[in-house]
Amino acid sequence: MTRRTTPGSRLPRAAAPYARIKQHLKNELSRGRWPPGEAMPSDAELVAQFRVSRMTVTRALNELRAEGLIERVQGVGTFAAHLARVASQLRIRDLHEEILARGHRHRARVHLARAEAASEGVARSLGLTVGAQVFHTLIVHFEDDVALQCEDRHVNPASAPDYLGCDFTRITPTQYLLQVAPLWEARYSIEAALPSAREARLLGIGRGDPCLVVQRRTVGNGRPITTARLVHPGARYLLQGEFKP
Amino acid sequence: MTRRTTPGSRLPRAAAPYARIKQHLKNELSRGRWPPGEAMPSDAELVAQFRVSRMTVTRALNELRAEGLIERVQGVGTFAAHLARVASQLRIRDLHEEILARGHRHRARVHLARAEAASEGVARSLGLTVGAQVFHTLIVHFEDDVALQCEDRHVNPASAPDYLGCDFTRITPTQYLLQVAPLWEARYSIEAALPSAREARLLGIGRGDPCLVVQRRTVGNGRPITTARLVHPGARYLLQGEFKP
DNA sequence: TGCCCAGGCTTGTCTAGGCAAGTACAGTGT
DNA sequence: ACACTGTACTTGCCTAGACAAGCCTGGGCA
Repeated sequence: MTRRTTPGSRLPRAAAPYARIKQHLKNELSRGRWPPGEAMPSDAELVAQFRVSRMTVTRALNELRAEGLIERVQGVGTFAAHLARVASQLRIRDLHEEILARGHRHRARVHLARAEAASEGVARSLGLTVGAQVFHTLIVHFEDDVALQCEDRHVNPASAPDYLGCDFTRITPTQYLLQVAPLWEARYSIEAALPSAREARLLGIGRGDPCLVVQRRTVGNGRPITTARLVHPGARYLLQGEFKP
Repeated sequence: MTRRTTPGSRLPRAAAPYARIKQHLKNELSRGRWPPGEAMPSDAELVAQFRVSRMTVTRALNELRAEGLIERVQGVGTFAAHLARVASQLRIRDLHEEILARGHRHRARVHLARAEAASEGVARSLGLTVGAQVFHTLIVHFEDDVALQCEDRHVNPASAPDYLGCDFTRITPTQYLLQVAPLWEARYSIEAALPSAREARLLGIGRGDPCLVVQRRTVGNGRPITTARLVHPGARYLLQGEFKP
C-alpha cells in the first residue's frame, strides 16, 4: 500500500495517523467509555478500524501508556488505566528562571561560602564520614529586592571540586551543579514550618510567619552531590503545577 | 536480516536492542559527554553503530525525548537537553492510598455535606453564575486518629449530580469524582499559611501552627469539576517526591 | 474428577525499505 | 551585493510482514 497524500490542498496539514488514533482514544476515554480497568480494542481491531499498519497502532498505544492513560499486558490486552495513580505530577521550576519569566530581576546575596567539617547529619546524607570536608553555602535570593528564598546548601567536594570558586551572584548553585554533574536522581520533601531565627532575619520576616520548606537531595552516578534546604516565606511564595494528560 | 536469538542459554534475558541503545545513551549523557545543547549522533550513525534498523533507533530516541533527556529537530539533528527544564517532577499521592501504604488506618469525619448557593469566588472558579447551586463538603481525614487533612471542597453539580448521596466515610471525594468524571486536567498550588480559626479547631492545632495548603482545581471535558482546599498541619505532614530519568 | 497440553488469542519487538518535510550550505545567476 | 536554486543531510512517519513470548481456554487423557 502506498502513502495517501493530500495533493494540492492548502489545508493546514493532515494530522499523522498515529496522532489521530491517539486523539480518538483520548476522546473516548475522557467521555467515560471504557471505565478504569475495562478492556479496550486490541491492536488488530484498531488496525482494521483505521486501516493502518500495526506499527502505527503500536506507536499510538505505547505513547498513551507512557502518559499513564492506558495499561497493556502481554498476552491479555489493553485496558483503561486507573487514573488515580497518575493524577498528580507537579513540576518545580528553577527559581532563577521563574523570576526571569515573570519579567523581574533576580539577585542573590552570599552570606556564607566555605569548606567545613561534615556534621553527622550532613555526612550521612552525602555519604561522607563525619568530619570530612564539605562545602557549605548560604545564599538569599531576591526578586526585585524582595527576599524569596533562603538556600542552605551542602555539596560533596568529590562531585564538584571547584564549587567554591563560583560567583553565585551570577549563576545559581543549581545551574552550576547541573553543568558540572548532570543531575541524575533527586528526592524532594515539602513541608510547612517556622523559620529558624537566622532564616527569619535573613528573609526579613517574623519568627511566627509560616514558611514553605523544600528539602532536596540529588544523587548522580551513584554518588551524592548535594543537599539543600530551601526556605520560602509563605506569604510571598507559591509552588504551582499542573497535570494534563 | 533475521532476528538474533539467544538459543538454549539460561541467561535472564537479552535486553531488547532499543532498550540497549537507550541505556547506552543515558549512560553517556550522565557521564557528561554531550553537554546540554550539544549535537548527538544522528539516526544514521546509530544505525551503523548498533547494526539495527532505523525504526529501532527511532524508538529509543523518541522515548528519550519523551523523558525530556534529548531534543530532536527535524532537518537539523539530535541534541542533549537542557536538564534544568526537567529537573523537578513531584508526584502527589492520594491521601487514602498513602495512609494505607504506611499500614495505618484511614478514617474520615464529615462535618458538612450540602448544597449551597455559589459565592462569587466559588462561582468564578467553577464556571457557574453567582447564586447557582453548588455542592459543598468539609471533611477531616485521620490517620490512626491523628487529624492529617482538612478538605474543604466545592463540586459542580453538572459534573457529579449524585455527589451528596455518597458515604464519604467509605470513599474519598477524590476517588468518587475520578469514577464519575474522569479527571482530565488539574492545576495545583502549594503554599505555607496559617489555618483559619475553624480549620485549627477541626485539626486540633493552634492558630499559629504553620500549615501546608494545597489548592487544586480540576477540569474535565472542558467543564470545571471541583475545587478543593486541603489544609495539612505542618508538623504532621510532608509531601514527598522524587525525580529519576 | 482432575491434570496436561495444544491452539488461538494477545502484546512486544524487529526488519528493510520507502516517501515527506525541514534545514543548511554551496554554487549560480542577476 | 544579493537573491535564488539545487543538493545533501537531517528527522518524521509509514508499511507489510515476521517471530517471540505471555495468557487463556477447551479438548483429550489418566
